[in-house]
Amino acid sequence: MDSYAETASKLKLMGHPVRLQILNMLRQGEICVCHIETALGKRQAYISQHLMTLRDAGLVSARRDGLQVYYRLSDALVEDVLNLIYRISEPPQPQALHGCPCPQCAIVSIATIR
Amino acid sequence: MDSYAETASKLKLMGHPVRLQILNMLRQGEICVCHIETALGKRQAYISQHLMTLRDAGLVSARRDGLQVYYRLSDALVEDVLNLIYRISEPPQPQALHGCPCPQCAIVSIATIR
DNA sequence: AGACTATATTCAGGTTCTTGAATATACTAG
DNA sequence: CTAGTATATTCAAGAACCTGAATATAGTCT
Repeated sequence: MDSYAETASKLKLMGHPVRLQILNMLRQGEICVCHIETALGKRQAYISQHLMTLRDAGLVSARRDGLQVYYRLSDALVEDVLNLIYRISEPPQPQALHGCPCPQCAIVSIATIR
Repeated sequence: MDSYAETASKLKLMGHPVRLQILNMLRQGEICVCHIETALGKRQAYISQHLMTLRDAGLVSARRDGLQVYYRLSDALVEDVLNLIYRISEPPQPQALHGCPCPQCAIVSIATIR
């Protein structure tokens, strides 16, 4: 009903440093939890809590593949705002991370240490 | 320092229905407090509290002219996000309000009742 | 100065947010 | 079925937010 309330609640959810960074990462496409965890250097449970919040609000959605759960953006407004704020300044290509055990990062993980 | 924290705090402030509506009104230019008060139908003190919050965060700034205080947007990011969300759907022309005592509305105020 | 109008500030309570700790669940491999 | 890995959920205490009530300030007019 109240469009302002609805939009405001989305912006409010975006208005948290960790959630904002997670959402910004998701601009590059599907990412698994361990990847986010590694990139942000926060505890798994903490990341998962924020993902739950975002999921409950419909801002992201999840897909399970074996052990991994992959998250992606699922709200057009949020995606538009992110694209505006981070004008494709960050590379939209998925980035492999050292020490991240997910399939995407497996190779790099061995190549370098820290 | 932390850019995510800074951006997040702006989004968080935008993430309140009353503040979002105030900010959206300010897209049309300078507006006095009584105008906002009339448009939103909220108590003056309540509006003023939110304006104070926005002012403290530097998202709006104020100019005094006699009894009236006029507010305007003063943050580019906020303005950009608002323009994105409300794609010039609302008329950017200042709108006169019935029952609003400010100079801009004086004429209409007499012309129509409700 | 006194009355009036427009706006700002302070205070306080209740509610929601934040985040660490502990624990639970889902899946895979053997 | 057992062990191990990846992710999710529950709980709780402190911090921050929300908002109504009361009061203060700034400016105008006479």
